[in-house]
This record gives sequence, C-alpha cells and structure tokens, in this order.
Amino acid sequence: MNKKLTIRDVAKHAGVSHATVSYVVNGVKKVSEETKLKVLSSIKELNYSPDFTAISLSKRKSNIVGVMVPLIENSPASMFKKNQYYHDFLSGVEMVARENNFDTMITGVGNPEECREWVIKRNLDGLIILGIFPERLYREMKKLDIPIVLIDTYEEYTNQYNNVKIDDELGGYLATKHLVELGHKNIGFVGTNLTLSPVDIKRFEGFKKVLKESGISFNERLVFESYDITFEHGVQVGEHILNSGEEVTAFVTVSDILAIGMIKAFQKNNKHIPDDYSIVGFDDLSICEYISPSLTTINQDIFNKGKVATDLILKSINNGGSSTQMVENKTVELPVKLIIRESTKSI
Amino acid sequence: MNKKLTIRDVAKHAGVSHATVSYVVNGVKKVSEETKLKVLSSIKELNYSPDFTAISLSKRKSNIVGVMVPLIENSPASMFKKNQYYHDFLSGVEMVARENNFDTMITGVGNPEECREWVIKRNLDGLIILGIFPERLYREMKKLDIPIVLIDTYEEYTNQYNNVKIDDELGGYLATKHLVELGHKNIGFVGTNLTLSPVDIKRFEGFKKVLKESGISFNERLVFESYDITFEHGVQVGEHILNSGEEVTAFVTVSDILAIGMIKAFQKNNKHIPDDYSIVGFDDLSICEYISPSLTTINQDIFNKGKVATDLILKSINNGGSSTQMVENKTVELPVKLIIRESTKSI
DNA sequence: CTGAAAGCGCTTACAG
DNA sequence: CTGAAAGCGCTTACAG
Repeated sequence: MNKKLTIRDVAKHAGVSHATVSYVVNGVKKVSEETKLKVLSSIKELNYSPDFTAISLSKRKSNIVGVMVPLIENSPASMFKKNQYYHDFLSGVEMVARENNFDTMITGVGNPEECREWVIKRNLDGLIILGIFPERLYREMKKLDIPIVLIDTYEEYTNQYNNVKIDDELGGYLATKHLVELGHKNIGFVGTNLTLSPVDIKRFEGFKKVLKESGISFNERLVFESYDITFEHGVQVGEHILNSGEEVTAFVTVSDILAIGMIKAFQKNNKHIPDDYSIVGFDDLSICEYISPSLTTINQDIFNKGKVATDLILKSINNGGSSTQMVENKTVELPVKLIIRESTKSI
Repeated sequence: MNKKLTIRDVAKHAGVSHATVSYVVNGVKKVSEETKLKVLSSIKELNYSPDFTAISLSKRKSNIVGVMVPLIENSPASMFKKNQYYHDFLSGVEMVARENNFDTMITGVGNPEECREWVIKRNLDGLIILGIFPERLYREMKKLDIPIVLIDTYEEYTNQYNNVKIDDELGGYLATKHLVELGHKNIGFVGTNLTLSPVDIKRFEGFKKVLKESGISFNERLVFESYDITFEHGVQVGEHILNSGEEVTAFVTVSDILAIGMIKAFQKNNKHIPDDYSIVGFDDLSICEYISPSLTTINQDIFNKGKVATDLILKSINNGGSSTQMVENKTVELPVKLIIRESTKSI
C-alpha cells in the first residue's frame, strides 16, 4: 500500500503547518492570499484529497444521509426488487445528496435498536424514514437528535417530525371521480390493508366521498384487500375478483403494481381491458406506459418526493439542526394528478 | 446534543481501561473471562455501540463497498430510473454487504479523478464498477490498491481485475436459435451500439453464428441500433423498423426495455405480437411478466450477479487484499437461459 | 491478563 | 496572519 497522502504531506510541500492547510481547505478566512495560493498549488500538485473519515471524526459530521426502510424479509433488496417506487424515491435522494456533496446509505431495519446502532456507528447526519415503524422506533430516534424526515405517515405520533407526503385522499378521489364520470357505478376498491395502512385508508375515504357525492351507494363487497404490493398479489386479487362473481365494471387501486397484476389475471381469463373492466392505478411508475393497455393512474412524482425529502434534511442539517431544534416541523404535501391512458373507458 | 457515549464511558463503568473494552469488543483473546463478562454487561447496560468512523480511522478500513456507475447525465438517478437492471444488481450487492456488516455506497462518476477522490475520501474497502469506463480510469484505480470487481467487461485492459459476467455470445445464440427453430428466417437484430459495446458485439456474434449454422444468409439491413437502453429508444427503433419496410418476422434484442418499447411501437401501429412479429428480449427483468404478451427473453440472474460480485469483493477484502495482491483475478461467468413466454411463436 | 501511550487524519480554540 | 496543541473515538504494539 503506497502511503496515504495526508494533510501533513501537503503542509511540508507548501512549507506551512498542517493547520494552515486545513484552514485553506475549509475556507477559513484567516490565511493570507499568498500562503493560500501556495497551499492550493501544493494540493493540486500532490493530488491531495482529504479523508472524510478523519473529517467526520473531528467535525462530528459524516456527510451521509441515511435512508431506512422496514425490513420484512431479510433484506431491503426484496422490496426494492418488487416495487419500483423505492427506486424512484432513492434516485431523487441520491441526486440531491450528491449535488450537496453528501453520500447516501440505505439500510433495512428490523427493530429500533438496529436503527439506533446504525445511525450511531455511521454518524449519520440525517435520516429519511420510508414506511411505517412502530411508535417505539420514533421515540428511540428522537434521542439521536439528528434531523429526520418521514415519508407518507399519518400516525399521530409522527407529527413532531418533518413529513413529506401527498394528498392521498385527493388521489383516491380523482381516480374514482374519473371512473364515475365515465359512467361507472359498480366500482371496486383494491387496497392492501384497509385497517392498518393509513395511506390506504385516506385513499379509500376519497373513494367513498365520490360515491356519496354521486349518489352511488357503497357496496362493502366491492372492497378487496391484497395485503402486499406485488405483482403476484395483484394477480391473486384479480383472480379472486373473477371468482367472486361480483358485478363490477371498474376498479380503483392503491398501486400500479397491483393494478398491473390484476390486469394480467383478467387478460388470462379472457377479459378485455378496458372493455370488460376499467382500472386505475396509483403512483404512475414508468411501467404504466410500457404495458398494454397503458395504465390510467394517479401520478405522484416519486422522484421529486425523494428530492424534496432530501432538501428538507439537508436544510435541517445546515441549520445545525437536531430533530428537536429543527426550525419547524413542517409537512410538505406534493401534488397528485390523474393521468388518463388506455385502461379506462366509458361504459 | 446529549454527549456521545464512548468507549471510555464503558471502561469507567466496568472499572477497566478503555483498551480492555476495545479488546473485548474486537474479540482479542487476551482478556480474562471475568473482565470480559464485566465489560460485556456494561456495554449492554449503557447501550453502547462503537463508532465506525473512529474505527475506520484507526483500522484504516471503512466497511463500505462502493458501487460506481458511469455518469451520463448529472446523476446516476437517471439511469436507475430508466433501467431496472441496476436496481436488481444493487439489491444483490446490498444484501450480501449487509449480511457481512458492510454498508453500500453508490456514486455516479464522470471522470477518473472524481472516482479516485471518492474512494479516498470515504476510505472504501472495495469497489464494484458497473459499465464501461475509459482505460485511464482503470489505471488510476489500480493505484488505489483496493479490491475491484468489474461487471460485464471484455476490454483487454480489464483482465487484470476480477470480473463477473455472463456468456453474452451464448445468450445471443439461444435467442436466435429459438427463433430459427420456430421457423423464422428473416430475423432482425437490435443492439445499442454494435461498434462500441463489447457486450452487444458478443451477442451479435451469437446471432450470426446461428444464422451460419442454419444456412440463413445474413442481411445487413436487418441490423438496427438504438444507442441507448430506454423504453423511448425502443419505441423509436420500432417505428424506424416499421418505416424501413424491411421484410422481417422476428427480432433478437439486446435488452428487455428495448424489446418492450418496440412492442409498444408495433402495437400502436396495429401490429400484433407475436402474430406479426416474434420478439425476444434480454435480461429477464420482472416486467417481462407484467406486459402482454409477456416477453420471451434470455434470463440472467442480475440479482445474483450483484451477490456474486459482492462476495468476490468481500473475499478479497478479507484476504487483506489489494487489487494487485488479490489471490487471483478470476472471471466468474454466470449462466444464461432462454425463457419462453408469449412474445414468440412459430411462423 | 491489563493498561499507558502513540497513532489514524483531520479541526479548531488559543496564544502569539 | 500562523502554528502548537488538544481533541474527535477508536486500535494496537509494547511493557509490565
């Protein structure tokens, strides 16, 4: 291993103390223009780049933002694989982070202790939490005193944090409204878990609101749950619906992946979309355009969600912020909009 | 900020020196069972977890593996968004890394200097390089003296590194063979860049090999290039093909995304898949099953590719390995296989 | 078996 | 304007 080039080498080369080198690297004002130039040229000549590990240790700042996802199976890998949503979000995070000279680290977390350990051991400067964790975790995190932003949470105990979300109720509303305007009356709602997932519940409320406004009576039997957001679960729900024999002409779903799985199941059973069923997804993942028929859906800019979340984090960090002294714990609500494609038609 | 809990706090609590605490944390044998237990219980009681930053600095080891992708636009985000391939690969990396108590960092890199800086400043223990970089970068990296594994490279200057790849020629061969066996004779080949991409070239060779074996004459005009692996480029190629008026009944493509874009273009123009055209993709991304018709393709286990690459890296790291002293620079070739779905049929 | 001391590469009051 | 010194939290020869 060729010896690592350190600040002292630069100092020697420039004929100054290593402290002085540190000053110019950090833009501390007290160095004369002349020595500054000397140091700068030495840095260039030696091709020196400072060691973040050492900087982290002495500045107590890592320039790393962490993204935490709940660990269902034994790796976040599995959920990433299954749902493009996470990728888009992460891409946004990564982009903003790197623009600001931060790096991004991702981890799946099974329990609050693990999370705490991770933050401590990596000296994370900020944390983005994706998905729902037990209240205990949030309390645990509070003690860590770093900026935290939560994504898509509605739980009461979460509102002491920054939050980035969308108007889920409006999303459900727009999707349903579209279907009603197309003349549909027997509209099914497909969620993952209507008792545990606040996001789903909100969208469901939007759904029911439209029914009420339109004088369509709500039919409990047209509500379906899939328990997970995967293509396979979508297929299962689709088949279940077919077998149920319920009279239904359209579906509002809580996720594109689910909708796509349902379409697959329908097509397998010789149903035609949108002739036999109209269906609207949620999220507007890029695959919505790939499939045939392309999927009508509620667009949320997930990539942007990641960017906004990271902006918030970075801002808090720069405010010297811990989660408690954070300027204000604001909730940013990003827009949703209906994207009409080929999977819906008038009846 | 509540004072950070350090090794000294534990030492004080246990009534030993902080060195002793370090010994038990690191499993150094020289501590008596008795003190060890004492220390362990103090650690537990105080809820202590060591600071990786400090460990990194003194051990000169970060427990981070880096994944580098070429930066086309201004963020790797863009390529991640466009191509599921990267996600699947990364998922594999992340999984193996975390199983071994490593974290993963990703960066997009525009030039060799940036990369060098990144590795140095984060003290990366190992590096996975995805995609093709100029030779200069590899030479630059060589100096860094950390284990490196390259993915899917054929360039001559790359064979002094570990390499994980697939048999691209066989992939092209299998895809083409399948089509020929279905009775197709006018088969198009769609690559990104047949002069610059070694991967494409190999697959193309497999393609031509089948033609030769089958006594089908090679028609230069049935070779198309898309210049980028995106859905949009696939659509463009599809339209271009339609406009070209070439007589062709089937296509071998170099990527699922491209194939899916082409299908979209064909369907838009009232062509039917697989009745009018048979088409086979490459990679077997999960979307292959989502679309209709589902896509016949060449499967490579990308997730596993990420795992294998990370295994190699970790092994080298544990061998105290730098890139030069690495046990051996081996190339691992992962299997490919044909997956027949609905986008191909006999003529 | 245990601990004092030096060191990893940097930052930052403090004194001059 | 410049530098000596202490410190960030850990590891690891070395001596006892």
